[in-house]
Amino acid sequence: MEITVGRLSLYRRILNELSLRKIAHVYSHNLAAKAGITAAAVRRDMMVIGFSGSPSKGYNVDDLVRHISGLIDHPDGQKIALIGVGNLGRALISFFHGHRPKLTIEAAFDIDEGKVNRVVSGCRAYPLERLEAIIDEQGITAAVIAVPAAAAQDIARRLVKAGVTGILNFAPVPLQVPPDVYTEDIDITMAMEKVAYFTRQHHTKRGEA
Amino acid sequence: MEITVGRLSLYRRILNELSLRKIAHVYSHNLAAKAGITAAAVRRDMMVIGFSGSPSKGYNVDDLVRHISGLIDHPDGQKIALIGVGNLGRALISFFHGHRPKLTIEAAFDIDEGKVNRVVSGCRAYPLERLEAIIDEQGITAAVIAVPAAAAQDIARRLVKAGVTGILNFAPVPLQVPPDVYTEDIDITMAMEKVAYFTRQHHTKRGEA
DNA sequence: TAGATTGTTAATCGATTAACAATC
DNA sequence: TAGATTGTTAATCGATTAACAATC
Repeated sequence: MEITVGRLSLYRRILNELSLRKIAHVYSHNLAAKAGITAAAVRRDMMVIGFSGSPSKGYNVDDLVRHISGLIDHPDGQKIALIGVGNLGRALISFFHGHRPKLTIEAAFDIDEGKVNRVVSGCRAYPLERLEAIIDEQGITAAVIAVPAAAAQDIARRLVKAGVTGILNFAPVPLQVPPDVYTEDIDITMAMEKVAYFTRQHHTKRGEA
Repeated sequence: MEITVGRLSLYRRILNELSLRKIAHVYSHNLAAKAGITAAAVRRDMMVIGFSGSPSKGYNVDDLVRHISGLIDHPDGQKIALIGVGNLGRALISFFHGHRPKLTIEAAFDIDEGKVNRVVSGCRAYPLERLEAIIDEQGITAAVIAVPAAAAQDIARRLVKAGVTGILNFAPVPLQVPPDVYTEDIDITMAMEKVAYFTRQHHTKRGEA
């Protein structure tokens, strides 16, 4: 199940798009082509999540969306804190605003006085001192780190201490966190350097998220 | 070699940090701990790239930085175009500005008149119509897509037609490109949904870039 | 020398793919 | 029915890890 979660998120997005276009059913090879993987992998994922299709019609789009949502969305929704209200932080806030109802950036934090105590795309920005208090008050369990590299590790430490158990890290440093805290690193420099390298090789391999 | 490129980029960043701290040598297990992998994997990577250490001192930090740079940097530098000068685009421009001398965002493009014909963190922003002309003039080979999902596929098509062979895609849609074009997707929604999911499981697995 | 680390092969692990009987 | 697709097992593939002789 672990490895599948990322793909489920991708499937759901593709399926939502199909649903909007009033497409009721999809075959494994259709979904595979759109997701950039093989039909066998799609069928295996369906098996893993216990979802069945029909050999004549394929998979029901809306049912599958609901099935995936039941697995990956928290029924009551989850609140996220964002640390660092720079360009990247603001991009993330506006990107998530109204995007995934079950997953909301509930509070943003910054060390810069000029960026706080106001509302950015529907999200309240607070001074960094209030991090622990607001995480606790609001019952926030996950956080996004969008601060400079030098500040990231200390923010991570504070987040973990305040009870956060999942971190999405955009700072270009691998975070040191206890083993029970899940971290996902989005390393933009690495991604860019990979692209630069493979641009020079005429390579065929497609990247993944 | 393919899989290693991402890790080489990470190693180099860690090594640069060590170099600044005047640390001349590093053992595989030191580097492994900082990179979040095993010592065996580090030694294997060193073998793959043909770099030797000494059993008494470990690997020479500065030599290794140079060795990695020789492999992954283009000797003459590479120019990158960025499409979409929103919050995310601006974050990327300022992040890369002066960051990697061999890898520069040379030109930015946007459809919005208000965002173009000016300089953002040292990068000139042009109207989208001039995309093909400037890619050609400047000899740009790679591009970053930071536009809304709906516009991404058409931008990708134009980039490929203009001769770009590597794309870093931040739009939440898998791009359809010819097999000789390398694409790397950074899927923020997927990453966030993974974090949200694994935050609920008390899972130990650490994510990767 | 004794002790630790490197370099490298072999074993392990896990994910992806191929194949095909069951199904519509 | 004939034809295509699903569901699932077995085979393949590739990357990671363990192990250990060679080395400093």
